[in-house]
Amino acid sequence: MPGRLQNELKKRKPFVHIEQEVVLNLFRTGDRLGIRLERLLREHGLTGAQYNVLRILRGEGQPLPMQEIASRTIQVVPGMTGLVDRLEKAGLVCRARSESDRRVIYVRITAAGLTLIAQLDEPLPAMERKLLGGLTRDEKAELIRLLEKVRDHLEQLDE
Amino acid sequence: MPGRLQNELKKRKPFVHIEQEVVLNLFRTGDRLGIRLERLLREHGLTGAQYNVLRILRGEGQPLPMQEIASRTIQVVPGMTGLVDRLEKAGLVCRARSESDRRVIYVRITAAGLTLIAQLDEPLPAMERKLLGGLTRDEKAELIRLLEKVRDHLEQLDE
DNA sequence: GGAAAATACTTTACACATCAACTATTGTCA
DNA sequence: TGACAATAGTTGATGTGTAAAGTATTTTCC
Repeated sequence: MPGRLQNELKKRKPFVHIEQEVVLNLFRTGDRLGIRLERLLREHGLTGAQYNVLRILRGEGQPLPMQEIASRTIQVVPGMTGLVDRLEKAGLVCRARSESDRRVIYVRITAAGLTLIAQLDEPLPAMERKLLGGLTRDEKAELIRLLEKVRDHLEQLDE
Repeated sequence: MPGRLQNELKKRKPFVHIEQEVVLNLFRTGDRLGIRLERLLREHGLTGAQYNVLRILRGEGQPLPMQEIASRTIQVVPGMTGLVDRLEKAGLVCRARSESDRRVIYVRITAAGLTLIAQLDEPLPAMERKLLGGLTRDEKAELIRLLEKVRDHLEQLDE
């Protein structure tokens, strides 16, 4: 049983390390899913990163500092600056400097931002269900468990 | 059992859809792994995308058209142009136009390119083993199976 | 009280990734 | 044959992600 990715990539030799196969499968599958989800978001004028920021702000229900937003996404702080710049220019969020600590900048979602992401509350989960339709519910749960276990171990490596 | 990602993202409400949890876990885990692998590659002056191209060319053993390389990576053709530009400028690959079909451009890995990626043949798999040390061999195999199943279903959606 | 460290954010530079539009070449077929 | 479609690759615009350096503000602590 040589594995499917191997054939897909037209590699000649079998994978020497199963770990490499895991990593490549992880990247490739994430990419394939991401492309389709980004496409849906783009129809509403948003990128994936922008949608994530708006969703986090809506979920929190109150303004959040730049760094707090960055820590909840895949992102590093420097990238957040430009991201919020674009969202602010589009009128979806606004900045406000903190009174107590003038280094901190709070980001707040605007009414226009709330309206925009509300339009995705139906189609986005529907798309996710469709994309993951190949797995049973048990398989989805098992996939989540395995991925969390990988990240748990990665965090241990940091300590 | 509320799930770990949920806590990690400091979300208030439980995930409504398990599919969303799968997608977020997939992105986040791939990102965490990618950051560490990219860091190792960068020590050798390469990015992940560049390393992939070199590895594909070495594995094939002969020059490949741009499009063929792109089809074996996560990449779209337009991005491949700039990527090969940079590799060529670094002296790691070279271009050659096909004789039979003058639209096609073949990319060949140079001796310098082979030397460079040979330096990663040891440390890269070692790093991958270390990063995935949290999973048993059976769990790695199961993770691969589930990810391949997701992609199989995605391909069916295209037909 | 004041120098030094820490923190929050921005700026800059570079490398991807995506899409749309463009050029050059080849294939189709009426 | 000759218009037209298809294909291979490039270019340009926009957005994202990383690292390194810079600025402003606050905290620490002697």
